[in-house]
Amino acid sequence: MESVRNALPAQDVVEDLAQIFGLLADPGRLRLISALLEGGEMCVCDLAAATGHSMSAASHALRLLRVHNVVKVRRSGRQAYYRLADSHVRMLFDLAITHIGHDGRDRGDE
Amino acid sequence: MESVRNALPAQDVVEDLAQIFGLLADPGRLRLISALLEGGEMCVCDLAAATGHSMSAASHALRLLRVHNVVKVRRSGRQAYYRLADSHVRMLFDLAITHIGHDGRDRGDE
DNA sequence: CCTACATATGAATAATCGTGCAAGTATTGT
DNA sequence: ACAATACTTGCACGATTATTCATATGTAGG
Repeated sequence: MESVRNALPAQDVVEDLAQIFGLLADPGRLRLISALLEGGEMCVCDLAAATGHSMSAASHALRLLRVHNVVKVRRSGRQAYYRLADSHVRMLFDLAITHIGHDGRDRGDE
Repeated sequence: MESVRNALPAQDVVEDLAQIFGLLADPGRLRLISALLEGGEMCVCDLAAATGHSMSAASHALRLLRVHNVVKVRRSGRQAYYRLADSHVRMLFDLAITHIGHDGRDRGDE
């Protein structure tokens, strides 16, 4: 199984991957993201209202997403308008929903 | 933004999604998964060796993946052979790598 | 039956993560 | 200049999570 070990992605690639998935591993951020998938571009207070976050929580969450290039901001006056940065997230999102849909009742163990 | 709120996925869908992404949000489990993507079917001790886990850590991790239908086991004698349960994971994996590849150095904020 | 081996599991500890609160910055309106 | 609005940020705290150690289960061989 030497060969397999050598074929593994580099340490830092794996860590980046984990980080991306980690960003999507929270229901709150996921609601934020799906609101943006729906709404296109929204300001923080509307996002907070739509997703049930406090402003603070929404801002914290958006910052994380922003730092990791999942969303982008456009600032205008005193509001900040957020949008998704690219389409990968939508694909990940949809793919994961498909996985759930599978409802893989597969019995067998545990 | 009423309309957006109503278009959000149901609470439990979002939670399931978060859980799936959560499973992929750990470098250790990701190494396990990519070893399986490479190796096809492997026993726990080879997986542990290939990914740098202790046997115990590998077993814990595999159990998580197993419970959530990401991997399946086949037991033969005293070993347990694990394989990926379906192809969604591979797609999520590849899609996320594409996202990284983007290397979206996009400056702007933070 | 007894020992060795492969894996699984539980409990405990340590690290990480999300949220609220309070204070800070920037922008608009009076 | 002052107050109000929209958002951001640091900190502290509770909750979740990963890892290790010790023990358990199950199988194979002597």
